Amino acid sequence: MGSPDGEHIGTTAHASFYVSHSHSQTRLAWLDEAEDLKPPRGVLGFSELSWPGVCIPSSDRLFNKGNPLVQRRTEQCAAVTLEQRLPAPCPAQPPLPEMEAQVEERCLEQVQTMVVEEVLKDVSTACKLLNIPPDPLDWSCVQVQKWLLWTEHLYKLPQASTMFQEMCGRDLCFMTEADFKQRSSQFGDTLFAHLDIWRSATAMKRRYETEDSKSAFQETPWLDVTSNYPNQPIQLWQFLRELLLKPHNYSRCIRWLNKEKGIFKIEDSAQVARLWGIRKNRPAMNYDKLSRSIRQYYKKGIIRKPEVSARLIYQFVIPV
DNA sequence: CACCAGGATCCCT
DNA sequence: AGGGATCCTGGTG
Repeated sequence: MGSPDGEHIGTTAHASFYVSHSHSQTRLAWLDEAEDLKPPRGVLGFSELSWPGVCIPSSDRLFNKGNPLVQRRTEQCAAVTLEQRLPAPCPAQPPLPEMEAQVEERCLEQVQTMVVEEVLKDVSTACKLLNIPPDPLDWSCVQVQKWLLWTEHLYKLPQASTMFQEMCGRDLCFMTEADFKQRSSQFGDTLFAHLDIWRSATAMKRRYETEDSKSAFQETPWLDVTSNYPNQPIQLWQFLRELLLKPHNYSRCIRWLNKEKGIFKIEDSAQVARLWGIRKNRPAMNYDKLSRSIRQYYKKGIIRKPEVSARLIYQFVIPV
Protein backbone atom coordinates (compact mmCIF):
# COMPACT_ATOMS: atom_id res chain seq x y z
CA MET A 1 0.00 0.00 0.00
CA GLY A 2 2.97 2.34 0.31
CA SER A 3 4.01 4.68 -2.43
CA PRO A 4 7.75 4.46 -2.72
CA ASP A 5 7.62 6.71 -5.80
CA GLY A 6 6.79 9.70 -3.69
CA GLU A 7 8.83 11.99 -1.54
CA HIS A 8 9.97 10.27 1.57
CA ILE A 9 9.05 12.39 4.52
CA GLY A 10 9.89 10.26 7.51
CA THR A 11 11.03 6.90 8.72
CA THR A 12 11.00 4.81 11.84
CA ALA A 13 12.33 1.32 12.30
CA HIS A 14 9.21 -0.09 10.70
CA ALA A 15 7.32 2.75 9.14
CA SER A 16 7.84 5.23 6.39
CA PHE A 17 5.83 8.10 5.02
CA TYR A 18 5.58 8.98 1.45
CA VAL A 19 3.92 11.84 -0.29
CA SER A 20 3.52 11.45 -3.96
CA HIS A 21 4.54 14.51 -5.92
CA SER A 22 5.27 12.90 -9.20
CA HIS A 23 2.24 11.59 -11.04
CA SER A 24 -0.77 13.82 -11.13
CA GLN A 25 -2.79 10.99 -12.64
CA THR A 26 -2.16 8.83 -9.65
CA ARG A 27 -2.95 11.64 -7.26
CA LEU A 28 -6.26 12.32 -8.93
CA ALA A 29 -7.17 8.68 -8.78
CA TRP A 30 -6.48 8.65 -5.07
CA LEU A 31 -8.45 11.78 -4.45
CA ASP A 32 -11.40 10.36 -6.31
CA GLU A 33 -11.25 7.21 -4.26
CA ALA A 34 -11.32 9.35 -1.17
CA GLU A 35 -14.83 10.45 -1.90
CA ASP A 36 -15.96 6.90 -1.34
CA LEU A 37 -14.11 6.40 1.88
CA LYS A 38 -16.17 5.59 4.88
CA PRO A 39 -15.31 8.21 7.45
CA PRO A 40 -13.15 6.96 10.28
CA ARG A 41 -12.57 9.03 13.38
CA GLY A 42 -10.01 9.66 16.19
CA VAL A 43 -9.09 9.59 19.09
CA LEU A 44 -6.48 7.26 17.75
CA GLY A 45 -8.98 5.79 15.37
CA PHE A 46 -6.08 6.08 13.04
CA SER A 47 -7.27 4.34 9.95
CA GLU A 48 -7.58 7.67 8.23
CA LEU A 49 -3.83 7.60 7.96
CA SER A 50 -4.25 5.47 4.93
CA TRP A 51 -5.30 8.67 3.30
CA PRO A 52 -4.31 9.19 -0.28
CA GLY A 53 -0.95 10.80 -0.59
CA VAL A 54 -0.06 10.21 3.02
CA CYS A 55 0.60 6.61 3.65
CA ILE A 56 1.46 4.90 6.88
CA PRO A 57 2.10 1.23 6.43
CA SER A 58 -0.02 -1.09 8.54
CA SER A 59 -2.54 1.53 9.58
CA ASP A 60 -5.24 0.09 7.36
CA ARG A 61 -5.45 -2.92 9.58
CA LEU A 62 -6.75 -0.75 12.38
CA PHE A 63 -9.83 0.00 10.36
CA ASN A 64 -12.33 -2.55 11.41
CA LYS A 65 -16.04 -2.42 12.01
CA GLY A 66 -15.59 -3.17 15.67
CA ASN A 67 -13.47 -0.13 16.32
CA PRO A 68 -15.55 2.08 18.59
CA LEU A 69 -13.62 5.19 17.72
CA VAL A 70 -13.70 5.05 14.01
CA GLN A 71 -15.32 8.01 12.31
CA ARG A 72 -14.47 11.80 12.08
CA ARG A 73 -11.17 12.97 10.77
CA THR A 74 -11.41 12.07 7.13
CA GLU A 75 -14.71 13.83 6.97
CA GLN A 76 -12.90 17.00 7.88
CA CYS A 77 -10.03 16.29 5.55
CA ALA A 78 -12.33 15.23 2.75
CA ALA A 79 -14.46 18.32 3.12
CA VAL A 80 -11.49 20.65 2.89
CA THR A 81 -9.66 18.69 0.25
CA LEU A 82 -12.53 18.24 -2.10
CA GLU A 83 -13.63 21.79 -1.67
CA GLN A 84 -10.16 23.15 -2.19
CA ARG A 85 -9.20 20.92 -5.03
CA LEU A 86 -12.01 22.50 -6.97
CA PRO A 87 -11.23 26.20 -6.84
CA ALA A 88 -13.86 28.56 -8.20
CA PRO A 89 -13.47 28.43 -11.96
CA CYS A 90 -12.59 31.57 -13.84
CA PRO A 91 -14.57 31.36 -17.08
CA ALA A 92 -12.67 34.07 -18.91
CA GLN A 93 -9.28 32.52 -18.26
CA PRO A 94 -9.23 28.73 -17.98
CA PRO A 95 -6.40 27.55 -15.71
CA LEU A 96 -3.29 26.27 -17.35
CA PRO A 97 -2.20 22.71 -16.67
CA GLU A 98 0.73 23.99 -14.61
CA MET A 99 -1.61 26.02 -12.49
CA GLU A 100 -3.80 22.98 -11.97
CA ALA A 101 -0.77 21.04 -10.92
CA GLN A 102 0.17 23.77 -8.46
CA VAL A 103 -3.30 23.81 -7.01
CA GLU A 104 -3.23 20.05 -6.61
CA GLU A 105 0.19 20.32 -5.05
CA ARG A 106 -1.12 22.77 -2.51
CA CYS A 107 -4.17 20.60 -1.81
CA LEU A 108 -1.98 17.65 -1.18
CA GLU A 109 0.24 19.60 1.16
CA GLN A 110 -2.81 20.82 3.04
CA VAL A 111 -4.15 17.31 3.43
CA GLN A 112 -0.76 16.13 4.57
CA THR A 113 -0.55 18.94 7.10
CA MET A 114 -4.00 18.18 8.45
CA VAL A 115 -3.41 14.48 8.77
CA VAL A 116 -0.07 14.93 10.49
CA GLU A 117 -1.57 17.51 12.77
CA GLU A 118 -4.44 15.23 13.71
CA VAL A 119 -2.18 12.26 14.35
CA LEU A 120 0.02 14.28 16.65
CA LYS A 121 -2.99 15.64 18.47
CA ASP A 122 -4.38 12.16 18.99
CA VAL A 123 -1.10 10.78 20.22
CA SER A 124 -0.74 13.79 22.45
CA THR A 125 -4.18 13.27 23.98
CA ALA A 126 -3.48 9.61 24.57
CA CYS A 127 -0.11 10.41 26.16
CA LYS A 128 -1.75 12.82 28.52
CA LEU A 129 -4.44 10.33 29.37
CA LEU A 130 -2.03 7.47 29.93
CA ASN A 131 0.69 9.65 31.42
CA ILE A 132 3.34 8.12 29.19
CA PRO A 133 6.00 9.66 26.96
CA PRO A 134 5.19 9.83 23.25
CA ASP A 135 8.13 7.78 22.05
CA PRO A 136 7.52 4.06 22.58
CA LEU A 137 11.29 3.61 22.90
CA ASP A 138 11.12 5.48 26.20
CA TRP A 139 8.38 3.36 27.73
CA SER A 140 8.99 1.37 30.88
CA CYS A 141 7.35 -2.02 31.39
CA VAL A 142 4.56 -0.36 33.35
CA GLN A 143 4.02 2.18 30.60
CA VAL A 144 3.95 -0.57 27.98
CA GLN A 145 1.22 -2.25 29.97
CA LYS A 146 -0.74 0.99 30.19
CA TRP A 147 -0.50 1.46 26.46
CA LEU A 148 -1.51 -2.14 25.86
CA LEU A 149 -4.48 -1.84 28.19
CA TRP A 150 -5.59 1.26 26.36
CA THR A 151 -5.16 -0.33 22.95
CA GLU A 152 -6.92 -3.42 24.21
CA HIS A 153 -9.87 -1.30 25.22
CA LEU A 154 -9.81 0.77 22.06
CA TYR A 155 -9.86 -2.11 19.64
CA LYS A 156 -11.61 -4.64 21.84
CA LEU A 157 -8.65 -6.99 21.95
CA PRO A 158 -9.26 -9.35 24.82
CA GLN A 159 -6.22 -10.06 26.99
CA ALA A 160 -3.77 -8.46 24.60
CA SER A 161 -1.70 -6.98 27.39
CA THR A 162 -1.05 -10.34 29.03
CA MET A 163 0.91 -11.50 25.99
CA PHE A 164 3.54 -8.82 26.42
CA GLN A 165 4.36 -9.09 30.09
CA GLU A 166 7.58 -7.59 31.39
CA MET A 167 8.51 -5.91 28.16
CA CYS A 168 9.73 -2.36 27.97
CA GLY A 169 9.13 -0.06 25.04
CA ARG A 170 12.51 -0.82 23.52
CA ASP A 171 11.73 -4.55 23.52
CA LEU A 172 8.44 -3.84 21.84
CA CYS A 173 10.03 -1.64 19.19
CA PHE A 174 12.54 -4.28 18.23
CA MET A 175 9.84 -6.84 17.60
CA THR A 176 8.81 -7.54 14.04
CA GLU A 177 5.25 -7.94 12.88
CA ALA A 178 5.87 -11.67 12.82
CA ASP A 179 6.90 -11.52 16.49
CA PHE A 180 3.66 -9.76 17.30
CA LYS A 181 1.66 -12.33 15.41
CA GLN A 182 3.50 -15.10 17.15
CA ARG A 183 2.41 -13.74 20.50
CA SER A 184 -1.11 -13.10 19.35
CA SER A 185 -2.11 -14.66 16.07
CA GLN A 186 -5.47 -12.93 16.19
CA PHE A 187 -4.55 -9.40 17.22
CA GLY A 188 -0.80 -9.18 16.71
CA ASP A 189 -1.13 -7.29 13.47
CA THR A 190 -3.49 -4.71 14.97
CA LEU A 191 -1.17 -4.12 17.91
CA PHE A 192 1.80 -3.90 15.61
CA ALA A 193 0.00 -1.39 13.39
CA HIS A 194 -1.00 0.71 16.35
CA LEU A 195 2.54 0.76 17.68
CA ASP A 196 3.77 1.60 14.21
CA ILE A 197 1.64 4.71 14.22
CA TRP A 198 2.96 5.88 17.56
CA ARG A 199 6.53 5.52 16.42
CA SER A 200 5.68 7.23 13.19
CA ALA A 201 4.07 10.11 15.03
CA THR A 202 7.26 10.58 17.04
CA ALA A 203 9.30 10.56 13.87
CA MET A 204 6.97 13.08 12.25
CA LYS A 205 7.14 15.37 15.23
CA ARG A 206 10.93 15.26 15.26
CA ARG A 207 11.04 15.94 11.58
CA TYR A 208 8.86 19.01 11.72
CA GLU A 209 10.55 20.32 14.81
CA THR A 210 13.86 20.33 13.04
CA GLU A 211 12.50 21.83 9.85
CA ASP A 212 13.16 25.30 8.60
CA SER A 213 11.19 27.88 10.56
CA LYS A 214 9.61 29.13 7.35
CA SER A 215 7.86 25.81 6.85
CA ALA A 216 4.10 25.92 6.90
CA PHE A 217 4.13 23.26 9.59
CA GLN A 218 6.03 25.52 11.91
CA GLU A 219 3.12 27.89 11.89
CA THR A 220 1.07 25.23 13.61
CA PRO A 221 1.59 25.45 17.33
CA TRP A 222 2.77 21.88 17.78
CA LEU A 223 1.53 20.31 20.86
CA ASP A 224 4.13 19.18 23.26
CA VAL A 225 2.89 15.73 24.03
CA THR A 226 4.49 15.70 27.43
CA SER A 227 3.17 19.04 28.59
CA ASN A 228 -0.01 19.64 30.49
CA TYR A 229 -1.31 22.44 28.30
CA PRO A 230 -1.60 25.11 30.97
CA ASN A 231 -3.86 27.15 28.73
CA GLN A 232 -6.17 24.28 27.81
CA PRO A 233 -9.42 24.22 29.77
CA ILE A 234 -9.39 21.37 32.22
CA GLN A 235 -11.55 18.38 31.38
CA LEU A 236 -13.76 16.63 33.86
CA TRP A 237 -11.75 13.42 33.97
CA GLN A 238 -8.60 15.44 34.67
CA PHE A 239 -10.37 17.32 37.40
CA LEU A 240 -11.57 14.11 39.03
CA ARG A 241 -8.09 12.65 38.88
CA GLU A 242 -6.77 15.84 40.38
CA LEU A 243 -9.11 15.52 43.34
CA LEU A 244 -8.26 11.85 43.74
CA LEU A 245 -4.56 12.62 43.80
CA LYS A 246 -5.08 15.00 46.70
CA PRO A 247 -6.72 12.67 49.21
CA HIS A 248 -5.54 14.89 52.00
CA ASN A 249 -7.90 17.59 50.80
CA TYR A 250 -10.72 15.77 49.08
CA SER A 251 -11.03 12.22 50.40
CA ARG A 252 -14.27 13.15 52.09
CA CYS A 253 -15.96 13.78 48.77
CA ILE A 254 -14.07 11.45 46.41
CA ARG A 255 -11.59 8.66 47.03
CA TRP A 256 -9.92 5.62 45.53
CA LEU A 257 -11.46 2.26 46.19
CA ASN A 258 -8.73 0.55 44.20
CA LYS A 259 -6.11 2.92 42.92
CA GLU A 260 -4.28 0.20 40.97
CA LYS A 261 -7.41 -0.52 38.99
CA GLY A 262 -8.46 3.11 38.83
CA ILE A 263 -11.70 2.47 40.69
CA PHE A 264 -12.98 5.42 42.67
CA LYS A 265 -16.04 6.37 44.61
CA ILE A 266 -17.77 9.70 44.77
CA GLU A 267 -18.61 9.98 48.44
CA ASP A 268 -20.29 13.34 48.31
CA SER A 269 -21.81 13.84 44.89
CA ALA A 270 -23.14 17.29 45.65
CA GLN A 271 -19.77 18.50 46.89
CA VAL A 272 -17.87 17.11 43.88
CA ALA A 273 -20.38 18.78 41.58
CA ARG A 274 -19.99 22.01 43.51
CA LEU A 275 -16.20 21.88 43.16
CA TRP A 276 -16.51 21.16 39.45
CA GLY A 277 -18.93 24.06 39.12
CA ILE A 278 -16.50 26.38 40.87
CA ARG A 279 -13.63 25.26 38.67
CA LYS A 280 -15.62 25.77 35.49
CA ASN A 281 -17.44 28.82 36.73
CA ARG A 282 -20.77 27.04 36.38
CA PRO A 283 -22.76 27.82 39.50
CA ALA A 284 -25.69 25.71 38.33
CA MET A 285 -23.60 22.55 38.13
CA ASN A 286 -25.04 19.56 39.94
CA TYR A 287 -24.36 15.87 40.11
CA ASP A 288 -26.99 15.09 37.52
CA LYS A 289 -25.11 17.12 34.94
CA LEU A 290 -21.70 16.05 36.12
CA SER A 291 -22.63 12.40 35.93
CA ARG A 292 -23.98 12.93 32.43
CA SER A 293 -20.57 14.26 31.47
CA ILE A 294 -18.91 11.25 33.07
CA ARG A 295 -21.15 9.00 31.02
CA GLN A 296 -19.94 10.70 27.88
CA TYR A 297 -16.55 9.25 28.75
CA TYR A 298 -17.87 5.69 28.41
CA LYS A 299 -17.80 5.96 24.65
CA LYS A 300 -14.43 7.64 24.63
CA GLY A 301 -12.86 4.92 26.73
CA ILE A 302 -11.74 7.24 29.49
CA ILE A 303 -14.05 6.26 32.33
CA ARG A 304 -16.38 3.31 32.68
CA LYS A 305 -18.45 1.58 35.27
CA PRO A 306 -16.52 -1.15 37.08
CA GLU A 307 -17.39 -4.77 36.37
CA VAL A 308 -19.27 -4.91 39.62
CA SER A 309 -21.33 -1.83 39.08
CA ALA A 310 -22.45 0.19 42.04
CA ARG A 311 -23.83 3.61 42.72
CA LEU A 312 -21.34 6.48 42.61
CA ILE A 313 -18.49 4.16 41.71
CA TYR A 314 -16.58 4.60 38.48
CA GLN A 315 -13.34 3.37 37.03
CA PHE A 316 -10.67 5.02 34.92
CA VAL A 317 -10.12 2.76 31.94
CA ILE A 318 -6.40 3.42 32.27
CA PRO A 319 -5.40 3.62 35.92
CA VAL A 320 -3.21 6.52 37.00
C1' DC B 1 -35.68 9.93 46.27
C1' DA B 2 -31.06 9.51 44.42
C1' DC B 3 -28.83 7.53 40.97
C1' DC B 4 -28.17 5.73 36.22
C1' DA B 5 -28.43 5.57 31.00
C1' DG B 6 -28.56 7.94 27.02
C1' DG B 7 -30.92 11.20 23.39
C1' DA B 8 -31.35 15.98 22.06
C1' DT B 9 -30.02 20.58 22.01
C1' DC B 10 -27.47 24.65 23.02
C1' DC B 11 -23.32 27.22 23.84
C1' DC B 12 -18.59 28.18 23.77
C1' DT B 13 -14.07 27.74 22.00
C1' DA C 1 -16.47 20.53 14.70
C1' DG C 2 -15.91 18.97 19.29
C1' DG C 3 -16.47 19.18 24.25
C1' DG C 4 -19.18 20.25 27.81
C1' DA C 5 -23.48 21.96 29.92
C1' DT C 6 -28.18 21.53 30.17
C1' DC C 7 -32.62 19.45 29.80
C1' DC C 8 -35.23 15.59 29.36
C1' DT C 9 -37.44 10.81 29.50
C1' DG C 10 -37.44 6.58 31.38
C1' DG C 11 -35.63 2.94 34.39
C1' DT C 12 -33.99 0.91 39.00
C1' DG C 13 -33.55 -0.01 43.98
